[in-house]
This record gives sequence, C-alpha cells and structure tokens, in this order.
Amino acid sequence: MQTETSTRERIVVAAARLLQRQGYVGTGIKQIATESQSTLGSIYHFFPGGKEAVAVAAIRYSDQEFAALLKGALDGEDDPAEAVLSCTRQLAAGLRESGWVDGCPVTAAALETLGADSDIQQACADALNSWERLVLDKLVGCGFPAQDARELATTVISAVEGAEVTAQVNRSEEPLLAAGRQLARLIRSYGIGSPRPGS
Amino acid sequence: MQTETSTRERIVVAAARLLQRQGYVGTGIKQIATESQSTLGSIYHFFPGGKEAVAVAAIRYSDQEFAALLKGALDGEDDPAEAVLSCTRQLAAGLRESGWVDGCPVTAAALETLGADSDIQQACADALNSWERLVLDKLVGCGFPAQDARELATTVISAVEGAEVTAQVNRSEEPLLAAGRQLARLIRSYGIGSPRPGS
DNA sequence: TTCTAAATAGAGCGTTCGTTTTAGTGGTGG
DNA sequence: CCACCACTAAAACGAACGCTCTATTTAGAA
Repeated sequence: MQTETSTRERIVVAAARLLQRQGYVGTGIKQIATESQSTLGSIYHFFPGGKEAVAVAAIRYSDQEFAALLKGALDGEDDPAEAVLSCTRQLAAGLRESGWVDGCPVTAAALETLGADSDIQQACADALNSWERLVLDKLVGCGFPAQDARELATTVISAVEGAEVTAQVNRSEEPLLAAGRQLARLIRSYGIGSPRPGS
Repeated sequence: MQTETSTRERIVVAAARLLQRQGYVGTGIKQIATESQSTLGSIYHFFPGGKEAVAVAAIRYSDQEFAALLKGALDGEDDPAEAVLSCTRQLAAGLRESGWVDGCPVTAAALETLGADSDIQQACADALNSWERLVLDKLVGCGFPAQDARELATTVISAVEGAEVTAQVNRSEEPLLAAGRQLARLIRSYGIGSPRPGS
C-alpha cells in the first residue's frame, strides 16, 4: 500500500530503542506512544497483549537487527578471529556515537524480567541463541570441531555482551576493543585457519 | 553503631538483594521497607537522599560482597587460569541454587541508569573496576606483563559478567562454565607459569 | 452515497510510585 | 521532672503507571 512506515512498525522501532536505553520497567506505554508518533489507542489496537506484547515484538526486532550486523561482520572476513574483531570495532563505534546509551537491546530487558514474565525472557533467550548460532556456523564452516565451536560461540557472545556493558558503564571503547583482541587470540589458539573451500 | 544487625544495615542488604533481582526501576522504596523489616521513615532517616542514595549504598555493599568471593577464588589457586575456573564454578552453582535470579548485582542497576543518574553509574563503574583490579593484581603477581595483564583482566571480568547474564536467561550453568574453560585456555595461551616454552 | 470495519484519539479508571509530613516511641543527661 | 535525641510509624500528597473505555476519523466495498 504505502512505502511510508506503518504505525505498527513505528511502534515497534520506538519501543526497541526505548527498551535498550531504559529497560522494560523504565519504559512507559505512553512514552512509546509519544516517541512513535502514535497514540495509546493505536498501540492497544495492534498489540492487545499490552506492554508485554509490545516488548516481545520490539525484542524480536532488535534480535534481527543485531543478527544482521553480526552476519555482516562474519561474512565480511574469512578468518573468524578477524570477524570478531571487526564486530567489536563496529559495536564500539556505535556505542560511542550514541553517547554510550545504545547498548545491547536484549540484556537490559532480560535482567529485569527474569523471575516473572516468561514471554520476554523467552524472546531474549531466542535472540542470544540466534546470535550464538551465527558464530557457531561460521566456526564450523572454518573447520572447528563441533564441540569446540559450540563452547567458543557461547563464550564469544557472552564476552561481547559483557564487554558492551562494561564499555557503557565506563564510557570507553577500550573494554569492547580489548575483548575483541583477546577473543581473536583465543580463536587463533585453536590453530585452525580459513573456511574450508568447496562443500 | 552497637547493634550488629542495625536497621541501616538491614535496609542496605535488602536493597542489594532486590536490586540484583529486579533492577533499580523495578524496586520500590516501600518494598525495600517491607523486606528489610523497617519502615519508610527509617529509610528516609538514614538515607535523606532517597531511593538513589539507598541504591548507591546497596551497590557498594554488593561490590564488596562479590570482591570477597573473587578474592577468595584468586587466593585459593596459584594458577590464575584455575582461579578463574573456580570463580565461574562458584557463580554457576550460586546462580542455579537461587533459581537463576541472583545475578550480578551491578549489571542490572547499571543498564537502567546509564543516561541519567550519575551517582549510581559511578558506583557501578567503581565496582567493575575494583573487581578488574583484583584480577589484574593476580596476573601481574604471576608474572604477566602489565599491558597483557590489563587487557586480560578487563576481558575476564567482562566475559564473566556476560556469561552470567547468558546463564540466567538460558537457565543453565553451561554458558558460565564454558566461559570459564575458554578464559582459562586464553590465560594459559600466554605460556606464563606453564612449563611449555612454545612460540 | 451508504455501510462497515480498521485505525486513531484521548479522557479517565484504580493503583502504585517516591516523597513529605506529622506524630509518637524509648532512652539519656540536666 | 523535663528537654532532647535518634529512631520508628503511618497517613497523605501529586505524579505517573498500565489499561479500559467511548468517540471520532479514515478507507474501501456496495
């Protein structure tokens, strides 16, 4: 119908940005309405499930958004160690440019709703696992044994996640860049080089 | 300052536990009063600064609490790699026993208040840096060059931090244990304290 | 045009938030 | 005895919360 962004999409995008900056509890429905240039009525029309439903949609959106960035970094380099370095550099730059507020869109929401809301937590778990899977596939494609690749992929995602928080709190790119260098060293320590050619 | 479990201390301890489970925004002053077996009057008597002052005190308390655990793990092992392994094992066990809710006391509060409250953010930054310093001193004491030790210490704290979040979200000890094993491998890759003369 | 349903708009509900205010307690020194 | 103190207790405030509700506007089919 229209090439302009739909109201529903504006709500999701605004919610995702607010969620990553102020968390789930800290973000109000009315604030989402204001930021998305919509109204309460529209939000409850598209999301009868209320605030939690909006949050789940926003987290899934952020999931795909970061997955695209990660996939780009992984596909852009043959060496997985270089790919991780490139990824941390991109994240560090983005963090600095945003004034250290646009962190991981999942971590903030996840930590607040661990005990109660299972839908949000599930969406966060799905996001983390989808990112881990991207790293895992890259490593396996480079010839890493399945077991090593699994453990490495988990560690890479966790470390990047933690380094981003550290970088935000310290308002410095260094934790993220240091983690990237150390992760690259860790990956190289397995002595496996470039992706296997052919099938 | 005679009574061992003073009202002020009960407030701080209760606030710290609530903060690590529900974050800053998700924890109410009245809930802190209930959990600490005190009242609103008592809280505002001891903390005229209000909720933020209570949170800062609670974060500092949690800082020292985790620093003690970390120091215990570092002092209990000669090999820094083994020490990190021991630390992640303890954290994984504690996480499981708490039903995956007692995570890092700093991360949750830090992410919600990045843009606005500088006091809370500063307390979180201080905590992260104090923990990093403990790891740094251990590494330097084991003969690591200052530059490598610094970068390693940052990465270790960040990775443990991130792995704890991943473990919470996935309700599994595995991310934390995997991160411990990979961090140990990374530390050993420097070949310090190990009889292997490689590279 | 007329009808219908989707979409938008916002007043208002009950509740809870952080905070302020006032009152009251028990113990100590003059 | 009273004055004073640190501390406890609870009522009440304005603001904001998530959500429900009723209107109103819009877009397309008949």
